[in-house]
Amino acid sequence: MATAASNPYSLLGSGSLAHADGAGMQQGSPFRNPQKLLQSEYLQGVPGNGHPLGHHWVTSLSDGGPWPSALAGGPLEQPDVKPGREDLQLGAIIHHRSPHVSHHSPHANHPSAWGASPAHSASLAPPAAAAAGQPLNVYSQAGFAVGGMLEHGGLTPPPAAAAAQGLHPGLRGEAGGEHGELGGHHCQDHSDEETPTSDELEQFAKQFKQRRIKLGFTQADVGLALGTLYGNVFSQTTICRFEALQLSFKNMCKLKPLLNKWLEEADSSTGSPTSIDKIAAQGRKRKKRTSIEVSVKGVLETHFLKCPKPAAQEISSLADSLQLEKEVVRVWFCNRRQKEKRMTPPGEQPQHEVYSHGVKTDTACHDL
DNA sequence: ATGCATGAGAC
DNA sequence: TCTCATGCATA
Repeated sequence: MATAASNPYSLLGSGSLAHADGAGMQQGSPFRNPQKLLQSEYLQGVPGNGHPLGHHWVTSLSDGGPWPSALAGGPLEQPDVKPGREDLQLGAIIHHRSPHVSHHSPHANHPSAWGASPAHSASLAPPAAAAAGQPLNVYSQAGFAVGGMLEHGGLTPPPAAAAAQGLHPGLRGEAGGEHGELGGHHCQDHSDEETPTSDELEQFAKQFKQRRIKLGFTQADVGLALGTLYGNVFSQTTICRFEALQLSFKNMCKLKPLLNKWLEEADSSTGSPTSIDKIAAQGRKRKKRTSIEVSVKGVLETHFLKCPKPAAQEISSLADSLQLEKEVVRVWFCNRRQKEKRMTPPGEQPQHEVYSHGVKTDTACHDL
């Protein structure tokens, strides 16, 4: 939904991804890790509500887009501490890829189908971007408007290139989210038409990252390349989250075919030069990111555990006591909830022992 | 790599 | 007003 639509400034009108050739990679993840509870954030408590399942994303099964099952763990996530980076989006620069890229992965990705097509895709705004030269005053982020689609050969190899922007006629929309295969999860492995399993996605993400690195591309490069290839540009953030399995199951399913395609292109054209150009995004004035103090976050987290969905009034008083804007608090809760639903993060943090509070899911929670 | 933010669409 | 997909800005 908000997908492409969000940036009216650019893109073509494709909002949907349709493509069907996906790959069925080998899958079968052997692992399944115990669990390492480590809630990196503040406390970890349980999802609190009444989800018997306990896992974050599992929760969504009932209502959103849940991951079928297991994942393995890897690195965990440390809250904020991490080393800095270098590349990233700054690069309106050129990306150079190593000429010698050798792809030695025995396993290639085969085309596969993906299963879930997002029912929503976005409709997009007309290519108004053209003039986007000067942001007026308000939020105008004309950004890469045209850029995304220009002709720059970028990393994206010639063949195939852009073009796929048709809608997928038969999108089925959910990736299992509503099929209710809860807890038990079901089988179905045909990576051809059905929704990939979480194992498959996990495998793919891993493989993807590995190859991407070998080929010498940054996450940002990939995001841009997707724009060239399909008209849907993605940010470094999204690619990063995909690799880290931090997107919702449904979202992962949606992106997988695109990334898979990119992978094929990328390694088939190893060595192609590529020029490039990225258009620097123009600033779209956003609200300055508010930095919430750790202590305050702790309070919010505490409240979240008690009540993930506070009522407006509660948000108000909370905001008031914390001296934050109500909107900030509201958004914080939204993001926090969303975070719960993501796919298992590398570290797999779900398992909190479910010590239920008494709080029921979303029914209003009172008491502060 | 992740926190806070935006916006479309679903309730 | 929430959810969801997504991304700018930042640590």
